[in-house]
Amino acid sequence: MTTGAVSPRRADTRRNHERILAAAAASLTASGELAFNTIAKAAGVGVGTVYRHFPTRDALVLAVYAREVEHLVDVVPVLLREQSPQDAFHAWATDHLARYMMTKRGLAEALHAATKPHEDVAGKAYEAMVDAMSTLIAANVQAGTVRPDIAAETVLRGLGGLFFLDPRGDWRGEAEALTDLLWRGMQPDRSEIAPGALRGAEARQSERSIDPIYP
Amino acid sequence: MTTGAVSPRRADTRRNHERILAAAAASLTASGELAFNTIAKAAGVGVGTVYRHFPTRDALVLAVYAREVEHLVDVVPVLLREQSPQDAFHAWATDHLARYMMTKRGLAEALHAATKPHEDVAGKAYEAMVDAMSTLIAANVQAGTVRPDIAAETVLRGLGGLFFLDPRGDWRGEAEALTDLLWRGMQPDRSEIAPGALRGAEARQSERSIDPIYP
Amino acid sequence: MTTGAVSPRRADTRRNHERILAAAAASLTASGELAFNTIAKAAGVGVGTVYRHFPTRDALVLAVYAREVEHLVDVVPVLLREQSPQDAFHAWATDHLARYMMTKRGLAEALHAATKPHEDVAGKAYEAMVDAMSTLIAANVQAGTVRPDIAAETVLRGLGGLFFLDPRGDWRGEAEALTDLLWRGMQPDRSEIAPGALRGAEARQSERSIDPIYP
Amino acid sequence: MTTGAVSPRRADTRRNHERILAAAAASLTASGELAFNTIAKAAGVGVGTVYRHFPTRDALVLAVYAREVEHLVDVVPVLLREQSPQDAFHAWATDHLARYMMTKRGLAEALHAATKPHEDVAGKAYEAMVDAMSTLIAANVQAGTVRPDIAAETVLRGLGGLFFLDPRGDWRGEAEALTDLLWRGMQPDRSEIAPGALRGAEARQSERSIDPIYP
DNA sequence: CATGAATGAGTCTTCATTCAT
DNA sequence: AATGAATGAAGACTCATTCAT
Repeated sequence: MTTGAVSPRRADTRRNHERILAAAAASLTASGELAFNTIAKAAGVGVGTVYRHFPTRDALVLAVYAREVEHLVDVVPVLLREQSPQDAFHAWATDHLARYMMTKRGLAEALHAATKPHEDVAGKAYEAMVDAMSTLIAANVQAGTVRPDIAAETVLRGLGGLFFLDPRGDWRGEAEALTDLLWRGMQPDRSEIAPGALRGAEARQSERSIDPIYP
Repeated sequence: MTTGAVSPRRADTRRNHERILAAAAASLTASGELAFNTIAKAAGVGVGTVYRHFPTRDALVLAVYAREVEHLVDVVPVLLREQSPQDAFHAWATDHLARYMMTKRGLAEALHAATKPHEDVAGKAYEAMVDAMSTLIAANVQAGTVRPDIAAETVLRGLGGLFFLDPRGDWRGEAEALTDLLWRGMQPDRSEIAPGALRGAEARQSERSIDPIYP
Repeated sequence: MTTGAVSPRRADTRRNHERILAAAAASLTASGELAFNTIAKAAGVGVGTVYRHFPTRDALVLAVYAREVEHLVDVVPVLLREQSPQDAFHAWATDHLARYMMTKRGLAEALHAATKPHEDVAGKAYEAMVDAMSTLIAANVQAGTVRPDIAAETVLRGLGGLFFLDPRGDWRGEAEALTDLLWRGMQPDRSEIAPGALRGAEARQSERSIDPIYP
Repeated sequence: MTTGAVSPRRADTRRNHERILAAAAASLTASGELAFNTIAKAAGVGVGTVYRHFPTRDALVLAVYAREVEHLVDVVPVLLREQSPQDAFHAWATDHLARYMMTKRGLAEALHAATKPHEDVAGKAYEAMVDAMSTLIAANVQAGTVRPDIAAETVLRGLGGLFFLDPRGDWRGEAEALTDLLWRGMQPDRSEIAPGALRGAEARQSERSIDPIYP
C-alpha cells in the first residue's frame, strides 16, 4: 500500500505534466511567448502531449499562473506566523509579490483579465490573491496598524504597479517605496490610534521617518 | 520662403503619417493587435509606406503612445490653473489617467517598457508622464498638501494599478479608492503640517474624514 | 461443448467489433470523417482496439460498406418474391439504391475504387452489387421485359448517378426519372417482343406512355 | 495601345495565377489531394501567394473545376457544327465527358456539390453543364432523334456514372455501353418516329444492332 | 516616395500509429 | 486483448519583411 502501487505510466504522465508546466512558466517568464511547439521541445515531449494535457492555450496559461498564485498565497500564513502583521505585509509585498509581478508579467495580465471574480479560472486566481491580501489586512486591522475600511482589492491594485518595475534596476528600493506609500495610506489617522502603536512599522517603513517625540 | 511653399508631396506624406498613426491607435485600442498589413489597409496605404514611416513595430507603437501621453501631459497645466493642487491631482488621476490606462493599454506598456529613462522613445513618454506627475506633486508640496520627499515615479507606479480596472465595472469608484489611498500616503505627517492646510483635500478625500474641530 | 461455451472474452471481442463498426458507420454517414481516435471514443474502446479489429483505414471502411451492401443485396430476393420483375427493379433502384447512394456516399466511392472485381474487399462489395443487379436483370429478361444483352455493370453505373442526388430536394422524383430513363434503354426493341409484354411496366413507368394500339 | 502597356508585375501575377491553377489541377487529378503547401511548391511560389490568389480551399477547387467545365461546355457547339446531333451527343458523352469524369474527379464533385443551381460558383459550373446537355438534347429533339420530354439533368446524372470508370480498363467500351443505354432510353417511341430516322444512330450505337435485312 | 505582390519562416492543430502497461 | 498516453509528421494559416515597378 505504498505510493509505488501507482502505475509507472501514471507517474510518467504526471512528470510530463510537470515538465510542460515548467517549460511554459520559463517561456512565459523569459519572453512572454507561449508557442506550443516550443514548449513541447523544451519539455522534451511531443506537441501532441502538450495538447493532451492542456487543450487550449488558456488552459496552459492558467495552469501556470494558478501554480504561482498558489505559492504566493501559501506564503501568507507563514509570514504572519513568523513576524508582526505589518512586517508580514511589507515582506509579502516587497519580497514575494514584487518578484512575481516583475518576472511573470502574465500574473499581472491574469489580474487584469479577471477582475470579474468567480467568472473563470483567472477569476479564481484573482480571488485567491485578494484573499491573501485580505488576510494580511485583517491581521493588521487587528493589530491596529491599518484602518478597518481598507479594501484588499484597492491595495492589490496599487501594488499592481510593481508590475512596472525593471528587474535590472533597483527594483527592491522602488518596491519598498511603493509599498511604503501605500502603507502610509492604509494607516489609521494619527489622532485615532494609540500613541506608539506605529513605532515599529514607522521605523522600518522609512529611514526618513521623523520620530514624533512627545515630551 | 513661407511655410506655404511646402511641396504637396510633403503634405501627402504628413497626411499618411497621421492616417497610419490613427489606424494603429484604433487597432491597438480595439484589439491590441498590430499587424502591419492590417494597419496599412486600414490607413489606405501600402505596407511599404507604413514601413517607411515606422521602420520597426516599436517605432509605431511608441509613436502611438507618445501621442497619447502628450494628451495626458498637456492637460496638467490646465488642471492646475483651474483648481486647487489637490483637486488637480485627483482629477488627473481619476479622470484622465484612469481612462487612458483602461482604454489604451499601450499606455501601461509604455510605463512598463520604459523605466530606463532617456533611453529611447518609450523613455521619453515615461519621462513626460513623470514630469506631469512631478508638476502636480510640486504644486501640492507648495500648498503643503503633500510631503516633499515623494517621488513622482513611485506615485505613478501606484497609479499604474489603474491599468487593472475593468471598464465595464465601477471603475470610477475604484479609481477614486486607489487615488485616495495613495493620496493619504503622500500627505505630510499630521504633526508637521500647518493646521488647516489639509482642510480642502481632507474634505474631498473622504467622507469619513475626522473633523478637526478646534475651539 | 455447445455454442454457449464461447468464452466471455470472445463475446466481448465480438461486441467491440460491432460497436466499432456502428460508430464508424455513423461517423461516415454524418460527416464523411473517419478519425480512428474519434471512432474509438464513440465506440467506447481504446484506439488500440480499433486497430486490432481493423488494421487499416480501408479495412474499416470496407467493413462498413460491406455491411451496407449486404443489406442492399439481401433485399433483392425479397423484392422479387413480392412483386413483378420490373417493379422489383424499380423499387430496388429508387427505394433502396438511391437512399444508400445519397446517405452513404462512401458506397459510391467503394463502387468507384473497386471496378476491378476480385481484386480486394472493395471488389467483393462491387461484385455483390453487380450480382444483385444481375439477378434483377435476369428476372426481367426471363419475363421478356429487358433485353438479354444488358450488362449489369452498365446499368449499375448509370444508377451511379443517383450519387449526385440532393437529399434535401426532390430526390425521389429524380431517382425515378433516372431509373425510367435507364429502364427504357434496357427494354427489348418493340418489334422483337411479344405484343403486350410491356404493358404493365410501361403503364407504371411513365404516365406519358403512349399505348400503341394496333387495329 | 498595345498589350505591352500592361505592367510586368501584372503579367507576373497573372502567370502565378495560371501556375497555381495548373498545379492544383494536376494534384487534384493525380491524387485528389489539395495541400496548399504542396500546390505552392509545385507552382514554384510561396504559400502566401497561393492564399492571396485563392483565399480558401473552395475558391481554388472551384477555379479548377470552372476551368474544366468551361472546356467541356465550349466543345459542344463545335461538335454540333461538325456532325449530326446524335453523333455529337455520343461524342460529347464518350469522348469528352467520360474523359473528364475519370481524370478530374473534381468535376464529378462539382456535379454533386451543386445540384442547387444558381447558388454559388459550384452551381454555375453545374448549370453550365446542364446547359451544354440541353443544347445537345435540343438539337436531337429537333432532328427527331430524342423525345422532347427528356430533362438534361436526368441524362447528366445518368452519365455521372462515367465517374466510376476505371481509366486503366476498357473505359471506352464501357462509356459507350452506358451512353448507348441512356441513348436508347432517350429515343422517341418507335411508332412515333419516321421510319429511317434512327438509322445512323442505331448503326453507330451498337455493333449488336439487329441486322436490318432488306430484301 | 508609394505600392502591394511575393515570400517563407514560424505557429497552430490534427491524427495516424506505436507501444508500454 | 484492451487501453490510452505519447509521438511527430503533415498540412493549414498568418504575418513580418522585401523589392520590383
